[in-house]
Amino acid sequence: MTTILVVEDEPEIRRFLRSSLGAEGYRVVESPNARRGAIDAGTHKPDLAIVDLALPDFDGRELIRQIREWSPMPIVVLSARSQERSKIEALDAGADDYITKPFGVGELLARVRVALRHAARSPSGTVLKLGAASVDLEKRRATRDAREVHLTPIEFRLLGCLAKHLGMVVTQRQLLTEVWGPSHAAHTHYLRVYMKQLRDKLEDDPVQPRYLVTETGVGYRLLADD
Amino acid sequence: MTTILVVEDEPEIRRFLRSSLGAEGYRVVESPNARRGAIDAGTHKPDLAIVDLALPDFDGRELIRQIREWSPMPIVVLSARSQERSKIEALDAGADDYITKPFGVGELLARVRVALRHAARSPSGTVLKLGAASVDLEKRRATRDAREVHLTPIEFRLLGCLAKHLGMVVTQRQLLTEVWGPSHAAHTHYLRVYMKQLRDKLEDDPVQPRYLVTETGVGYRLLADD
DNA sequence: GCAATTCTTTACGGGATCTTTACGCCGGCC
DNA sequence: GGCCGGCGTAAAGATCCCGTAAAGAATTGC
Repeated sequence: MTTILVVEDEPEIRRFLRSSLGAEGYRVVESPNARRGAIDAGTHKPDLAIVDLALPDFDGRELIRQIREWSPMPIVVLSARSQERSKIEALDAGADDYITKPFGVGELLARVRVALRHAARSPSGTVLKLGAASVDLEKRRATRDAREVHLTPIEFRLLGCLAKHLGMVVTQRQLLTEVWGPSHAAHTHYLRVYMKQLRDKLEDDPVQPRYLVTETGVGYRLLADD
Repeated sequence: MTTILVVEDEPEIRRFLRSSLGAEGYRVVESPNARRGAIDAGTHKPDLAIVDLALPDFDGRELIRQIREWSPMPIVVLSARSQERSKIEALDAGADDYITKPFGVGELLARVRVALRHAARSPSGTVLKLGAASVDLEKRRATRDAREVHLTPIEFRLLGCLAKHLGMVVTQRQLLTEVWGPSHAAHTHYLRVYMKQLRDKLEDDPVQPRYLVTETGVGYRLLADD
């Protein structure tokens, strides 16, 4: 049975989430603050967490960071409309998606399904097809024209980071914090160097990349054959 | 039930609005001046507010600013034709759309519907359909005739800014401050240059734009197929 | 302890993007 | 008709960003 952890201080919204998610057959665990959230996440091992950013004891982003230290579970953030900045920081901290208040049931459930599906296929569907190359992120193996290609640890992490958001843009900051840690968020050259390495090893024509695409001024995006 | 707050001093117009909106099934709350309007907005929590700019006690723009401090509810402004300048200032203050007196029932109801629809789906409706083109703002991807179209960072921000107020006018100042920052609020050239770029990339006939519409002297408006 | 691998750092050329400038068009106004 | 403000269009200039290569530093494995 799919368990969802809800970390939210406002009772009304908690009730709303409980009934909406419960009606869909999810088991719901509720925490009224960040401290309880951190504990419940460890004890109940939920399949997904919904976290409000504005919590009474400490910030939701901090909670996300704590969870991310030991678990890759999908985390969906709740935020008020004005908190554009916090929203970005939450995603950088390791959240997978966000919903802006006020939100409808339909949107909520849709995003939850997406996040769960995303998590579900991430262990299994880890075999990326990039033209003549293919990469199995789980087994940490890559081939190109049926010949084994060797990727270094950082190259795997970078590729995994891009694969987690397949088809979507991942910001430079996001990549840097996830691969090198928050203290290296400014070293954008790293990305250029390693993106080139990955292209040289995986792309058919590294000069005109089809799969490892750069979004100038923003970040990078991974495309794959499906 | 959908509640609409009407802040208007002239009794005739108030009666007209009450009957027109009431006939459509909306619950109408009326305030004869700005002070009452501010209170009623807080106590009744309406889904939308219609605000006259010329109010007896203090200016409608000030009321809009007050509401905007705590609520993102859609606000539609009523203005006399001569108040061109005030109209722009009202939009800059946080209003979402305006209707010029005298106006017909049809136009009023249409704009109310647009504003309400916008408020309901604003967080989710990230996939814009513009004729042959479509844009996914979240994934930062745009296509036209099933072919990928590349948008630059500023083009995306500008389009996102317009999409946030889909179907409604966004002032030049608003666009400039949100995309380039408050210090560039006077560089209206930028808008012309980038609006052309967006039209060239997205519109079927860039010379006769159907979706990226200019409101001369005020700003721009984004329309989309539904 | 040494060699191989991997990571970090530096330097530079080219390209994408943004900014600026110039000009033509249209509609309102005198 | 002539002037003027606002807009669209085009293109050149400036700036920033990215790719590329290669050398130095750190790490790993033997």
